[in-house]
Amino acid sequence: MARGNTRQRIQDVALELFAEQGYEKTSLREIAERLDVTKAALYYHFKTKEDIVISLFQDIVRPLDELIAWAAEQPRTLETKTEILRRYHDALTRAAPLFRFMHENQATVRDLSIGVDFKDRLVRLSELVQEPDLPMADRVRCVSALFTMHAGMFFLQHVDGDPEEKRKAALEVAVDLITQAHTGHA
Amino acid sequence: MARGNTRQRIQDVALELFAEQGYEKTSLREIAERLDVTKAALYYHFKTKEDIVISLFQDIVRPLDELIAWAAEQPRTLETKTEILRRYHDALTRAAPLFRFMHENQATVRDLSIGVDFKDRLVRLSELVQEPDLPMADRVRCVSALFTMHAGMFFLQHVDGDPEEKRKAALEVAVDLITQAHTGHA
Amino acid sequence: MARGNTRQRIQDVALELFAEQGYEKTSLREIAERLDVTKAALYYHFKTKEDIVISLFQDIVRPLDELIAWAAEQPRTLETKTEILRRYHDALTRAAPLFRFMHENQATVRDLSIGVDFKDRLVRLSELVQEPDLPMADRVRCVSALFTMHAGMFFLQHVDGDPEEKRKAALEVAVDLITQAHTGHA
Amino acid sequence: MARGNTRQRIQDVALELFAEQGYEKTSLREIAERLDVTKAALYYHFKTKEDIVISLFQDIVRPLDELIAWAAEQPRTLETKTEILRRYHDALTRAAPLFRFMHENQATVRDLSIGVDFKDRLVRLSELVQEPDLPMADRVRCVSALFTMHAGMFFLQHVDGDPEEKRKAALEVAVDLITQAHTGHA
DNA sequence: AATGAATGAGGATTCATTCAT
DNA sequence: TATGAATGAATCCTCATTCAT
Repeated sequence: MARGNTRQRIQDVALELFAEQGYEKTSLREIAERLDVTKAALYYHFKTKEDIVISLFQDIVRPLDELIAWAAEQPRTLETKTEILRRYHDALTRAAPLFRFMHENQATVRDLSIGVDFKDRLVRLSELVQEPDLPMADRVRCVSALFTMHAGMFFLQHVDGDPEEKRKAALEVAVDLITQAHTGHA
Repeated sequence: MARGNTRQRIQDVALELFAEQGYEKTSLREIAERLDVTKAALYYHFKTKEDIVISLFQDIVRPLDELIAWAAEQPRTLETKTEILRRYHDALTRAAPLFRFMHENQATVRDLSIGVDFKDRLVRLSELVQEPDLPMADRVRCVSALFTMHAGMFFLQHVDGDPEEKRKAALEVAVDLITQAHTGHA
Repeated sequence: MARGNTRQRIQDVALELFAEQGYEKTSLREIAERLDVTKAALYYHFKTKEDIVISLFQDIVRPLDELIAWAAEQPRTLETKTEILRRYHDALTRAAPLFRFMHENQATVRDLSIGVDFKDRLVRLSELVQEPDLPMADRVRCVSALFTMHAGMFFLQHVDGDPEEKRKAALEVAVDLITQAHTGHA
Repeated sequence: MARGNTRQRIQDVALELFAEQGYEKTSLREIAERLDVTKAALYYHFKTKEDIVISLFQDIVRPLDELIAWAAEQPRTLETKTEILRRYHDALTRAAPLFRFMHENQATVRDLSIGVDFKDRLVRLSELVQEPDLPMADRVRCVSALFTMHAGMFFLQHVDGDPEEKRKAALEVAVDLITQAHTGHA
């Protein structure tokens, strides 16, 4: 009946449920039931529950790695930094559910083996929009720029307004923040 | 053996473990073992596991409510807003582990009955540092100001530097953000 | 505050709850809460949970024993038998909740130490309304007479009609049954 | 190891234990141990403990429903009523342990979701052996007829005599009772 | 005459995982 | 490419009971 797309369908449903209810509160039974297969079927495609999450992370980590690699080769100009934010914003938008899952399940993700990897990348990324020897406040601005976009995606849900507009505004503020950090805002 | 402090001790250990490992991954058995009491003893003091968390939240919600009440009565000047941030920063610092728990277990907290309450308060607080009819970017700044302090407490752990200094810098940036929002930063 | 009547109050509440929900599904916590005392208070008055039931049974067993003793001394006439039924009917009416409890919790009562006693008394009573060497059908009639009154109290709840009238009718039928058994109904 | 008969085996053992010790005093651990499987295995076959009982009831409810349906279509003659009793007697005999369980665990069965259903059927059945507008005593006779057979199966255990003979006698008395009710026994 | 604090044993249930087919 | 059947370990929670005060 279902062809070779089962693996993909598992990932889709899993992500949906993980994002919605959290990792621990989503059981393999639940995933299987939604797909109308048995739990055992899941094990044909993934070695463990954690394996499913890991596979999901690939989708997020690869673009992130590419972004980091690209950024590392650019001159550290304001334009580059702006472009980094723009691209991160893009990744965020495209993989929104996954980021949401990450964001809301940090305690879980933290000891999920890939948790560390992800955090490292965020740190790395925040470094790439910083300047060495920046005053602390400006370093905070750079980190905050990243977080502002996260906030723009998740917390701003609870604030009224057009989602698209809110995301754009978040990007704008983020860019503003690194600009200030970059120029040593008088 | 142990006197009337058991309830408090449960809360302490619970908070510690919840913050460290997450809510779901902390079992009552674990809490009980650390305290060298039986699981049943926990149930003498708290009706359910959720009840323990709820009791913890009281410590956070009360100061927050006081802050909100106070803020609602002040004139909406920049000084007031700055003071709100300062006080929130204080609350954050004092109840750091609890905020950390909240921050890292959002998926869990969300459907923990008090989850909604807490989020509502954050929304309310972000409104109190905003101006009505602000352009979206400035509204994002206000929300971001709050989040920056969160980031200052949790994500910045992974950035080197003196914790005290980082927190102060976070507050500074937050104040800066609402200042920009307030003055309609030319 | 409460004086020497606590013991009695415990029995009252316990009987009420036992009859309503069954013995196992009624916890001492529940009883204590209803009385607004602690569980420990129950243990001041009764050694165990079973002890509470046992104490309740006294109220039923004593009248029954008196009835049996009285019956054993009477001539085995139809009048006597009728009077036995009448008196049993009385006991049943007076201690309705307790009989209801017994009736609906036989599995529990059975291994409750006094369970056997009670059953023995019923058997004894059924013998007292029989004649030795009666054909089996007539012996069934005698047992059935007893059960008819039980049915009259409990199952007939679910049949419409005035309770008083139903109970009287049950007694009437019961008397009829032993009359048939006594006279060897042609 | 064991093939497709596990579900059936669970039902068998469960019924045996439920009838012997009562529903609440029979734990799933006990059932599992008797079958030499784990508790979890029970949950593969039944969603809850209650589900096991429900499944058992199917065996009793179906024949009962058929009997009721059949009876509803017959003319309300004495022959029909007699046949109803006879068939009920059959059902009772065949599913004796189940009826015994029901009989002795009424308090439990009552709020077991199917409890109501079963009682409704008994009421319905008692109506089918009655005549409309019968005097109360005769209505009691009809109910008593049903109960006599129950008594014949359970209470009469404690009376000596051949079980087969006792059951037959119970049926005989029951028939007698509805005959009296039917003919308006002068 | 009663409470506050606790225990130990056990309850039903759920979970991720396995493996023969 | 899956399923049916099962396991072992853990979960939260409840209960009757105890005892020092």
